[in-house]
Amino acid sequence: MLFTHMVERKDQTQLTEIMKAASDPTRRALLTLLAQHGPSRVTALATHFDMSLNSVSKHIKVLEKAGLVVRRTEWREHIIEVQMEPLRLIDMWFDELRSIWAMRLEALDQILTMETANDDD
Amino acid sequence: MLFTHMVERKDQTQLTEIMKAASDPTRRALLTLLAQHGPSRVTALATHFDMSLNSVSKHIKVLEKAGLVVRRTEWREHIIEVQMEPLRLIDMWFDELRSIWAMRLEALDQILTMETANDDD
DNA sequence: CTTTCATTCACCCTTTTGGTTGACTGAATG
DNA sequence: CATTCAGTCAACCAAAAGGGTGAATGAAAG
Repeated sequence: MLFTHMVERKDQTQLTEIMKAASDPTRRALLTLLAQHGPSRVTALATHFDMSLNSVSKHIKVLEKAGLVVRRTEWREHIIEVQMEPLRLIDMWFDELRSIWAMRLEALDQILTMETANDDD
Repeated sequence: MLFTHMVERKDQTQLTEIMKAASDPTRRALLTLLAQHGPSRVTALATHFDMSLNSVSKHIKVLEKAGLVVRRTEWREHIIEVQMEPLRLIDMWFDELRSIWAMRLEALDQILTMETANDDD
């Protein structure tokens, strides 16, 4: 809690990759589908979208590189499974931002209180 | 908790905008600066980056459109202030995803238990 | 009244992104 | 052995993103 850099500089690249991956609506829909239906084949996922299998395949690769899904290749079939862990990194970044913000407000409050005390002299 | 669509379809566009805005490292750095130092002028923010004032200005506009900062224009000076609320929408989406995922696992568990019961017959 | 200052606006350029189509692979099936 | 099927790879394209520069604006200060 006291560290101002809980989310390390080296994590920033990864964080960017995860957030970029999750910021696309199609990819978020993919994650939702996977959460709902469990591990699924690429083709099965693709049926839900009004776009070519190829495009869906590319979206999956983006999610995979970000660690948001893993792939288990069972011969010609590729089984895709959602991974929740990477989202923690985003959560952590938010928490850090909010805590920095809260700390500043507390410090500000402290100063104001001191000034008020001064006024009493 | 029971609604499968706590984050409404109409929110998806907004969610995308917020996540896209927050997925850029420069913009995240801006948010951190604002959380640390409080409301700041555009020029003051720009000094922290190795890029033109114009580019920083553009990044700020992206954050502003996403609602992650607000601008108070005091004549030639524009005071930028961070807004934490929009992050809640991302939190909510994550929560929803995780709950969908958990629900599927629970249901799966239920089925497995029933099958085990069947085996006992 | 010219200069300065803080910032945006309007273009321009390059890279990335999201999508397409067409060919390739390699097991399984007729 | 030809075909189908699941999926990727490669090339291509349009649009968006991220960066830069050079005006323009408009109050304040000399």
